[in-house]
Amino acid sequence: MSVRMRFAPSPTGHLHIGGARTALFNYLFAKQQGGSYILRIEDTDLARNREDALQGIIDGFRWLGLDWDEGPEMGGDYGPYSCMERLELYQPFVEQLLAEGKAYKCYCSSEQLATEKEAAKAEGRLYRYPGTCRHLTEDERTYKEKAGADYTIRFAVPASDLLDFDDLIRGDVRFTTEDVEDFVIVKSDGIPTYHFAVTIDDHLMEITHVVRGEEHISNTPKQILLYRAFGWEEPRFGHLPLILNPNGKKLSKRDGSIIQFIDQYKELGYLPEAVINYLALLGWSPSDEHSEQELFTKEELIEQFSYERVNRSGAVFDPEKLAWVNAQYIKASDPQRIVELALPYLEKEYDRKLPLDWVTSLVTLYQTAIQAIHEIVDVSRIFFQDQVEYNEEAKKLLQEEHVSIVLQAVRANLAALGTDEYLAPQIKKAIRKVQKETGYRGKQLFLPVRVATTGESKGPDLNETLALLGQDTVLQRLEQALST
RNA sequence: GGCCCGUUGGUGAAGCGGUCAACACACCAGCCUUUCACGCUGGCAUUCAGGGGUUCGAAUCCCCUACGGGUCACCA
Repeated sequence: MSVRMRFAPSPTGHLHIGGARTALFNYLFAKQQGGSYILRIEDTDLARNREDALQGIIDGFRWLGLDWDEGPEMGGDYGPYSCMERLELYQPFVEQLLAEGKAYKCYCSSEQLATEKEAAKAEGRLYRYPGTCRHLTEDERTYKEKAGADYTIRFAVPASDLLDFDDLIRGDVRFTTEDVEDFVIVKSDGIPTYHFAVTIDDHLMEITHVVRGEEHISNTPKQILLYRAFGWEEPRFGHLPLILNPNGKKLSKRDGSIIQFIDQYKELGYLPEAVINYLALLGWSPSDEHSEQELFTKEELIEQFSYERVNRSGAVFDPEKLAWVNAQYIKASDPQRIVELALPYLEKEYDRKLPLDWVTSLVTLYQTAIQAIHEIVDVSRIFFQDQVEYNEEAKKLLQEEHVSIVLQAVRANLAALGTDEYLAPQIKKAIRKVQKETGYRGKQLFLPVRVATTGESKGPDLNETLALLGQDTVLQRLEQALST
C-alpha cells in the first residue's frame, strides 16, 4: 500500500513555524516513501475561520517549496479537500452510528453544561460529561424532540477498554476508555467536530500515517474509538515534540518573544531553504555518518529523514541559530539572486529606482555580512546619506592627534587619482602610499578613514567601500571630517 | 487535580552496556585580513534532574522521587 500523508490545518491564521514544521515532517516522509502528500483544510469551526487564511497557508507552502499532490488548487481523486465542502459525506456515517446505538443525541445546552462544570470546579471535582442524555427514556426523548430542542450528537464511549497505539515516535502509548468522556461528534449547528471529520476524512482519503503535534496525543484515543466503531483499519499515528518559546512554553499565537509566522520570515528576507533546513533540525537529527552535518538540501532531508531519529522532548526555538543557517545560505548563494532579493528593500526604503549594476556592487559587498536580506538597508545607510553623521564616539576618534595628518594625506592621494583610476585596487595603492608618507598603519590608518567617510567604525572592505562611495563623496566627507 | 509525554552544557543535539560524553549555535581567547566583518584555530558538561537497584562495568536497562510540558470544549 502506498504511503499517503496529509497536513490538515484549520484556516484560522497565518502559517506558523509549528505548523510548517509539522507539514515538513509529513512531507519529508511521504516523499521519501514515494507516497502522496495531501493538503486538506479543517474548517469545521465557522466562528474562527478566516477568509484570507487559506491563501496565506497556500502562499506559505509554495514559498517553502512544500508542494502537495492533492488539495486546494490541485484537486485530486479524494476531494473535495475541505470539511465544509464534504458535509454531505459525513451524514451517512453519523446516521450509521446513531442507528447502531454507538452515538446519541444530547439535548444539554452549552449553558447547562457550563453550569455543571462550574459547580464541579467549585467543589474541586473534575468534571466529565455524565452521559445524561445517553440514558434518556423514549418518552423524554420524544418530548425533547417535539419541543424542538437543539441537540448535539455524542459518541457513546464503551465501558472499560484499552486504547493503545504504537506511536511512530514514542512507541507504545496507552489510554483507557475511562479517560474519555462521551465526546461530541456533531455540533448543534449540524457541523461535525474536528475529531469526527478528521477521522472520516483520513479514512476516506486512505491516509496511512497521521503525524501531528504532541498536543494531539490525548485526542488520539477518541479517534481510535471512532475507527473501531466503524471497523476501519487505523493509520499509524505519530506525535511530534512541541516547539517551545525561549521560556520553555508551547508557542501561542500571541507570543511576542519570537517571530513565529512563515510570512514574516519571508518579509525579513530569510531564504526558504534556510527555514526548511532549520525547522528540520528542530526535533530531528541526522544519523551517524551525517551526524556532524548542519546544512541540508531538501533532497538530502528527504533521503535521510526518519521518525526514529525524531526527538521526543520539546525543542526551544533558537532565532540565532536560524539566523546563522540563513547567513550560510546567503553566503553560498549566487550574488545575482541576493541582488534581486535585496533590490526591493532598498527601493522601498528610498522610494526610487536604483541602477542595477551599482546595487550589484553594493549587495555583493555586504553578502557575507548580513544574516537576512532586510539587513541590507541598515547596513548600507552610509551610501544613501548626503552628509555623514558622526556620533560621540566617532567625533572623539576624529579628535585624535594623528587623524588630521592621516586624513589630509589620504585626501591628497585620492584627489590625485583620475576619475577612471578611482577603483578599489588604485585606492588600495593610494592608502599604502599614505602609510609610507605618514608612518601610520593598521588601525591607526584605517579607522580614521573609515570613520571619516562612513561615520562607522566597522564595515566591509574599506577600499571597495571608498570605490563604491565615489571619489567626489569621499573627498567631500574627508573635508567634512577635517573641519569637524 | 486526572490522564499522557518528557528530562544530556545557555540553545539545538549525538550517544543506543565498555577508554578523557560527538557536532552545531551562542559565548570567550588567539590567528588571518596593513581596520571591522568573513574565515580559521583553540576554550567552554570530572558529568548526563536526584536517589536507589541490575551488572565486572550505566548517560545508556529497571524502580522511585523531583521537576518541566501537553491535555482535559458544541477549538482545531
